[in-house]
Amino acid sequence: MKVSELARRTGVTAETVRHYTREGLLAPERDPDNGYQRYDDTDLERLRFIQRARTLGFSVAEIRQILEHADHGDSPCPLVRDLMAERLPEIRARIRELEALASRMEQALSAWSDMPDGTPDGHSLCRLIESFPEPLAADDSPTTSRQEASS
Amino acid sequence: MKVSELARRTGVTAETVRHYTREGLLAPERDPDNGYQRYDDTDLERLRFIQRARTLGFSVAEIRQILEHADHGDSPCPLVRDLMAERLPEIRARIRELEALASRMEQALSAWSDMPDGTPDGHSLCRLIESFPEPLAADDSPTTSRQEASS
DNA sequence: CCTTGACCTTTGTGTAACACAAAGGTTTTA
DNA sequence: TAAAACCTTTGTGTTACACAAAGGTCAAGG
Repeated sequence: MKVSELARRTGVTAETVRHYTREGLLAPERDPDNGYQRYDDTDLERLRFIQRARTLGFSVAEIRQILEHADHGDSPCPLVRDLMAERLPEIRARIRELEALASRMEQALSAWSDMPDGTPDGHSLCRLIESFPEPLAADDSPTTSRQEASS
Repeated sequence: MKVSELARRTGVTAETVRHYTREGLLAPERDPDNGYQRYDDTDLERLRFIQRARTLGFSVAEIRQILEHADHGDSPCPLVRDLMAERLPEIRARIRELEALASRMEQALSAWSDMPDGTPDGHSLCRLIESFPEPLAADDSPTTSRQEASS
C-alpha cells in the first residue's frame, strides 16, 4: 500500500508516515517502476505499535530504540519499563507546574475583575501583571525539562 | 549596565537577555566606544515585567505585543485579559491530557509487573505496549495545540 | 608592558514532531 | 486526453532559548 492508504488506515496524516519513515521507524520497499514507497502489513502493525507507544509518552527517538532492539531479536521490554519509570515522575511534576500556572491565572483573573485598566505611565506598564509576585530568582541547578506526547 | 549584570540581577542567563533583545522586547543603547549593549533601570523593570508575564503563561511574542501597546501609550490590560481567558481552558485541557497519560503509564506499569518480558517474534514486538488499547482514530477536527511556559 | 581571564559581539546550529509549500513526475478517472 | 489526485524530494517554520565558534575589549596582576 502507498503512503496515503497507510495513513488513512491508522488515522494519521501522510506527512506523519513520511516523517516516521525518514526517522527510520518504518522501512518500506520501493516500487522499482515509479519509486513510490510500498508499505505492507508489517508496517501497518509497526505503525499501530508506534501510535500506542506515543500515547504512552515515548518520544520518536525512544521508539526507534525500542524497535531497533526488537529488530535485533532482543526483548525491548526492560528498556520500556526503565524509560517509563523515569518519565512518570517528570509527567507528575509537569502536571503540578501547570496546575500552579492555572491557579496563578485564575487568581489573576479574579483579582483583576475589580482593578482599573489604567494607561501605562512612566512606572507601570500594566498593573494587572505588575501586581503579581516576582518569580523567585532561579537557583543554579536548572531543572531538566522533558518533551511530552499529546494523547 | 551590561548584559551579564542585568542577567544576574534578574536571575536569568545572559543568553536569555540577548534573546529578548533580539526579539525586540528590550531595546538597550549602544556604548559608542565598544559597541556593547547598555541597559538601564527601565530595562531592568521591563525584564522583571517580562518574567512575571512568562510565569503567567504568556509567550514571548505575546509579551512583545503587550509591550508595544504600552509603548504606544495604550493600555495593554484588555489584551492581557483576553489572552489569559483564551489560554486558561487550554491549560486545563493540557492538564487533563497529562493526567490521562500518567494514569495510562501507571496502569501499564502495574499491569506489566506480572507479565513476562518475552522476545519479539513475528507477531509481537513488546506485549507490554501491544496490550494497550489502540488510540482512537483521529477525527478530522485537529485540536489547536498551544505552547506553554514553564513556571 | 604584557598576559591572562573574564566579558562582549555576531552568526550559525540544534532542539521535537511534525505541517506546509514548492516543483515536478505518476496514476487514476471522467 | 486532460484534469484531479497522488507521489517524490527539499527546504522552511514552529518555541525559547542553549551552545559553540571566531574575534574584539577590558581589568588586574606580574
